[in-house]
Amino acid sequence: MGYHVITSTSSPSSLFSSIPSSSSSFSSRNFNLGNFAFSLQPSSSLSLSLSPHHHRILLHPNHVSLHEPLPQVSKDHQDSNFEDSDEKSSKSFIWVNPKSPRAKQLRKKSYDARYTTLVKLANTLDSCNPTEDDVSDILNASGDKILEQDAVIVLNNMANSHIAPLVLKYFQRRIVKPTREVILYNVTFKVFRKCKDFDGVEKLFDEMLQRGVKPDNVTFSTIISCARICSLPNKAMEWFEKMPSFGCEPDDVTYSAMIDAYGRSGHIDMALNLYDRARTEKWRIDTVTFSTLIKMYGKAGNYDGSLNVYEEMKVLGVKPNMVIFNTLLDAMGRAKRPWQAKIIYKEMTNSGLSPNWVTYASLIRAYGRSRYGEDALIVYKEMKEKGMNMNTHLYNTLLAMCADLGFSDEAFEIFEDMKSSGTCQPDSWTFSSLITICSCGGNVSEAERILNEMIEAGFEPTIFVLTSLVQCYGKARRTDDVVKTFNQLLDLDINPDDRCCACLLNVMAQTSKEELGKLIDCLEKANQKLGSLVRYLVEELELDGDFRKEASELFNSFSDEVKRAFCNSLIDLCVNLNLMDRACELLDLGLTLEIYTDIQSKSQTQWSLHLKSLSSGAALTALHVWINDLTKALESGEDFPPLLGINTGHGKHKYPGKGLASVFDSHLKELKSPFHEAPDKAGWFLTTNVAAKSWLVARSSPELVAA
DNA sequence: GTAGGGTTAG
Repeated sequence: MGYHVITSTSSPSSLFSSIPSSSSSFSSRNFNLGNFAFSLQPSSSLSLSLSPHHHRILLHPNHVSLHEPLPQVSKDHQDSNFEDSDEKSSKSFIWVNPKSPRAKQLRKKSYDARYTTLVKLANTLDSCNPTEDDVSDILNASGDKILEQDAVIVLNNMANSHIAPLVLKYFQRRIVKPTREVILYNVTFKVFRKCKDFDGVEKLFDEMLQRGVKPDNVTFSTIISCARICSLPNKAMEWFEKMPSFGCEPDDVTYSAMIDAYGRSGHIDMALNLYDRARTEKWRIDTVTFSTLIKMYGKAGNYDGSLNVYEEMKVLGVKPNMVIFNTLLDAMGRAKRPWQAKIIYKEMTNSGLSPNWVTYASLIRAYGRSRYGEDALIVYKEMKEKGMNMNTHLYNTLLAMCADLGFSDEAFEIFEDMKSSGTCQPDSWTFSSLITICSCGGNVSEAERILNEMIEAGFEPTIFVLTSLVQCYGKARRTDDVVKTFNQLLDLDINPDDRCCACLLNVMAQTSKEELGKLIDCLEKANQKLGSLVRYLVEELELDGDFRKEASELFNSFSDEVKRAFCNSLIDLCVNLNLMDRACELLDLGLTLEIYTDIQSKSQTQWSLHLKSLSSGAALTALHVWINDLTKALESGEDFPPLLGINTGHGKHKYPGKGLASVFDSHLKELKSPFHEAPDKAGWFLTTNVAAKSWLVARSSPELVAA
C-alpha cells in the first residue's frame, strides 16, 4: 500500500507541484549570527573567569576597551582610525570602533579562547565521577561566575548522559535568573541523544515540566531525532503528535526530522504525507530535507523517485551540495545504474565540487554492485594518484568491492597499502572482507590465518565472519568444522540470520548424504521450520501439511534478497538427492512467487532459456523442464523458430569453479545435445531448429532411434 | 563549534 503512494507521487509534477518556485523561499538557512552579538553588549558576559589566564575585554556600546594581554593584530588589517599605541603598555586602554574589522577579530579571538576553555571543562566533567559533589568541585574550581551562555556551551559539548543532568542541576542552582532555561534543557537532551538514551530523554522531559519549563520546537525536534537515532519510529511519531498539546506548531526542521524518521523506519507513505503537508503549509524546503527524500527513495528502491527529487531541485534553483550528490550516487549504486552514477559524478565535478571520501566510497560501491570491477579499481588508482586522505572506511569499501568481485590479489595489495598507510587501522570489517575472499576462493588455511590475525587485533568474530567460515569449511567438505563454526556463533550469542541459514543450506547442497544429519541439526537450531522441511526432504519422511504450501510459507518468511539463494540451494539439494519431482516443484514455486522471472522466452527468431541467476541444480532443473516443454511443443506441431539458445551468463566474478557455463558445457555433451557454445556470444549455447527437433525426437523415443 | 534536522559498509 505504502509503495503505491510512492509510485503515484513520484512524478515531478505531482510531487512538487505546490512548491513555490521562487528561489528565495529555498535560500540557505540564515544562521542568526546575531545570537552572538553578546560580545558587543556592555554586559559582563566576557568577564567570566574560567581560567586565570583568560583575556579580559571590557566592552561598551560604541567603543571597545581592551585590557591586556592584547591580541596581536597585523598592521594590514588595522583600521587607520585606530590607536595603535596599545602594544606598548599592558595597562593602557584603547578605543576601538566596534564595527571595525579589528574589533571583530578581537571579539572572535576572545570568543574562541572562551569556547576552548568551556569545551575542556565539558570534557573534564564527562570523565568525572557521576556524583553531585564531584561535579560541583570541578565547576566551583573553574571560576565563580557562570553565565547562562557558558552553561549552554558546556552542556552542548558534553557526552556523558549520567553526568549531564548533574551539571544541569548545578547550573540551575548557580544561575540566578536563567532567561531561557529551556535552552539548558535542550542541550542536555542533545547529550542523551549522543548516548542514545531515550528513557533518559523522557525522564528529563518530565523533570522539565515539573520545574514549569515550557518545551519549544527545538525540544521536540531534538527528542524526535533522538527517537530516530534509537530506532524508535513510534516514539518519534508519538512525540511529534504531542507538539500541539504543548502549544508548539511543527516547523520546517521538525518536518524534516520527522520525514527522515518516517523514511528510515519504512513508513514511506507517512513521510510523503508529511512532505505534502510541509509543502501546502509553504514551509521552506531546504537541502537537508531534499537529501532525506533522496535517501528515502533510494532505500525504498524507488530510484527514479531519487532522481526526480534531484531534477526538481535543479528546476527550483536549489543548488545541490556534496551531501545531495553523495546520496544520489549511493542511490544509483543501489539501483545498479553505474552509468547514471558516472553522469552524476560528472555533474558534481562540473558544479565545482570536488569529491570527498564519501563520494569515492559511493562510487566504488556503485561500480562494485554492478560488477564494474575495472571502473572501481580506476577510482582507487585516481584516489592514490591524487594523494587522497584515506580512512579505514574507505579502505573497507574497496575491500568489500574486491570480495564481491573475487579480486583476491587486488584485495591483499589494498590491505598492504592500508597497513603501510600508518593512519588506518584494520577493523572487524576489514578482516571480514578478507576472510570472505579466502572463503569464496576455498582457501581454508589463509582464512584461518586472517581469523587469527583478527582475534589478535582484538576483534571478536562477527556473524559475517562466521558465515564466511561456514561457507569455507563447507566448500572444503569439512563438515565437522562447519558444525563447530555454527556452534561458535551460538556460543557468542549471535542469532543466525537469513543469510547464515542460506549459507548453511548452500553447504548442505555440497555435502554427502551421510553427513547431512549433522547439518540438519544446525539448521533446526537456526530456523525450526526450514530445518524440518529439509529433514523431510533428506529423510523422505511424511509431511503433515502439503509440501508446496509449507515451502511457500517458508519462502515468504525470508527477506527478498535471500529468497533466491534459498530456492537455489533447496533445488540443488533435491537434485543431489535425486528428487527431481521436488526440484521441479520448487522451481515452479519459485516462478509463481516471482523469485525467478523470465526463465523461458520466445521470439519470432529464437526461443531461449535464461539461467543467469540460477544455481547449477536449479539451472539443470530448468533445462529439464524446458526440454519437456519443447517436446510438448514439437508433439503439438508448433512451429519452431530458426534458433534455440541457452544463456548461462558469463559470470563476471573471478572466483574459481562457479561458472554455470562449464557445468552446462559438460552436461549438454552428456545429453548428446546439439547445443554448442557460441564463439562470438559469451555465455550462450545455440542450436538450429532442425538439430533441436531431431534431438528431441531421439530423446523421447530412444527405442525408435535404437531400432 | 556556537540550543534543533542531512552523507558513513556486509
